[in-house]
Amino acid sequence: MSDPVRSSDPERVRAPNIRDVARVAGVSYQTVSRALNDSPSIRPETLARVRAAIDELGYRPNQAARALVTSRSRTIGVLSAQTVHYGPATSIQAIETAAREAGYRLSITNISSSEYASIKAGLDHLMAQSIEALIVVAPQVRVFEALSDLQVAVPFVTLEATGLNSAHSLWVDQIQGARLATRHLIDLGHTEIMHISGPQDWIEAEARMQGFLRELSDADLRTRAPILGDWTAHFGYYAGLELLRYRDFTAAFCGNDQMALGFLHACREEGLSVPGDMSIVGFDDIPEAAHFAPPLTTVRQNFAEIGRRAIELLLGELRGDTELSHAPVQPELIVRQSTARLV
Amino acid sequence: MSDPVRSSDPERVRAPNIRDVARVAGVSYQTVSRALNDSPSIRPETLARVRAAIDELGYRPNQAARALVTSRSRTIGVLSAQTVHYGPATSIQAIETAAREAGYRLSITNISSSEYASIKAGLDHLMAQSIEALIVVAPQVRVFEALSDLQVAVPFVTLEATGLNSAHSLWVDQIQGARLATRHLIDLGHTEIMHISGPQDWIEAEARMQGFLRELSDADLRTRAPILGDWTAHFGYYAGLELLRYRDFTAAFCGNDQMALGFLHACREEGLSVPGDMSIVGFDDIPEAAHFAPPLTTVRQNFAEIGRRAIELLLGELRGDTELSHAPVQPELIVRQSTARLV
DNA sequence: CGAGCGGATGTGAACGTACACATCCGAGGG
DNA sequence: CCCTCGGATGTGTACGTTCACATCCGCTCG
Repeated sequence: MSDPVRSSDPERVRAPNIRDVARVAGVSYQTVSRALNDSPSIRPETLARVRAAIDELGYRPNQAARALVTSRSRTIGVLSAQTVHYGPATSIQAIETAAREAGYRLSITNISSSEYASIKAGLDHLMAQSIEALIVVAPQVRVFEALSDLQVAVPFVTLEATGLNSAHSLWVDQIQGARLATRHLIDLGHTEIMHISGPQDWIEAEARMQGFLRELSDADLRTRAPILGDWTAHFGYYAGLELLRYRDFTAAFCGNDQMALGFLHACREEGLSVPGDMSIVGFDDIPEAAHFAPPLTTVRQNFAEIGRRAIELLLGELRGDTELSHAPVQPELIVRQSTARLV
Repeated sequence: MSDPVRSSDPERVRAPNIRDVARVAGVSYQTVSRALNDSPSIRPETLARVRAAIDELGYRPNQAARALVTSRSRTIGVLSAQTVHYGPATSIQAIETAAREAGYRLSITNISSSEYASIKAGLDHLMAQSIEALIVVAPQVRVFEALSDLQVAVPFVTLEATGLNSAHSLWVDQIQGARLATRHLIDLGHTEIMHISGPQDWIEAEARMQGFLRELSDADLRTRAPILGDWTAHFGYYAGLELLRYRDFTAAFCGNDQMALGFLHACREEGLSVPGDMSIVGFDDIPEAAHFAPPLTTVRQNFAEIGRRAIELLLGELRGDTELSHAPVQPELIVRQSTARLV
């Protein structure tokens, strides 16, 4: 009955506005506005009166009105795929925290598939909210087409690099990470190394594969066609069962930790000892990786760091700052017990 | 130079508004408004002209102006913890999709700790955006205090039940799930069963523990004090190492799959065979659980279903529908290879 | 002692839309 | 043949805020 929101009688209780506050504080509405935007030219005494009135009424500034008059939505859009995965989820969490601290809202949109239509729909939904900036998490190749087709006119950053778009990218150096992983296996004496990759329309998958291939070719080792997976443990498992029918390799570099987990499972079922008979390296260092059987050697990415820096970069750009660092974040090889010297 | 957003000259290119569209279409702005809100009383021919003008100008309705005049933000708030985890992340993804399809935006806020201040800050941030409804994902006990303290005056749903708030809850029956898991172990002949629980200020952890204790007491088995963990694989591992110093139990029910993974790791290190020497049950059925060593027996929850239903429920409430189902979603026991009959 | 100045505060307008109401027009009925 | 009616369209206004400018006051300086 005293519910101010759901009551529907004509005498509906209106939320207090700036003029109500002004009346209570005995000042003009403009003074209240100044108090809200901490203008320098307001007497401390007046400020205190306004603050008291705000508390008394439980006043909250109306963000829609603000956005309308300033034409600034204070919203940052996030276009993401696979938010369920550890990496994107961690980055998004860091993005959210950083954005909130800076007084920005976040609007997150998931794309269900990597098809152009799906990407475009997601982007449309975000643009309709007049976002001030855009972050693309875990981008697919086609995202870039959509970005230029739709003439996205706001500053944006993708959390992966294509090389083509380095001015808009911020990334963990995936190629370097893949090289670290591959070199680790080579250093252990492995020469026949398999790569189970992520889907090829994912930029990260592509980069990891490239790093893998380059390192092999630098070491003059035979390269074999990578298997194209879908990031899931299930895929790693079934691919492993299939691959292990021909035991013509002694090490595998998996595109992420989940696929490595599945592959580990396949090895176990086929009676292969890891790392005795087979060395395995993953990618991401999800928190669970340290507890796999055996604990997984993998490449750690600092997802949170990337998220924070994305916001930093965009806010800088909105402020007009220039020359902010796009330097890639370096990944780190974490050696555990799933890799061993080839005997 | 032709960038309509970042240009800062006085002749700044303004985004087209409803009046611009009206002028091009040769109608009044109100007619454009009608076209946008598909009013019945507009001639098809006129509608077509307006549509053409909209396309020509690349017009997009200004949501801030709409929100201001209708005093409807079309935003649903999500308060969440642990968005990085599979369960909450899956629910949120489903929520986002359902909300978008219904024309709503989502505003997600993470709380970093379960302290009251943190919860209140998150809730404040959401309320400041004049959200129309609220979903609390993975709620802590203190959320309810905050909800009533802040007099949250919008429809809300928590994705877990306390029993106290069933009118605002939508949940997987955690107690039932925990009973299923515990009964499974009892049926296998185990009588000394350990429980590694989640943090006690989490409603889900509390519910799972209750289910565990009730099932034990129904079977007239000795209950032992559960270990209070933090959901992580690390905790499961270290707790396992500690607990296994006294091998006075033959089965463990872990509060989630991650802790089960860590416990599995500890068993392996202590030379215990699972399920030979120790049976283990997890909770959640994360996609990786099927590939643990051994594949984990666990309780599956339909996180996506819960997310979808949350939106359905709230939109119904906003529409004024009544009597929508709050019936709990039933969890399902998935028996894999981490449990066996006690010999 | 008055002009000028600057800090504090007030007034008018604008942002882009939807709602309430007014107007217009042609068709149909008395 | 005029009146009425209803569908289609137009006009005024309000939503809550900020920006640009106006005003007021007391003080300093020449």
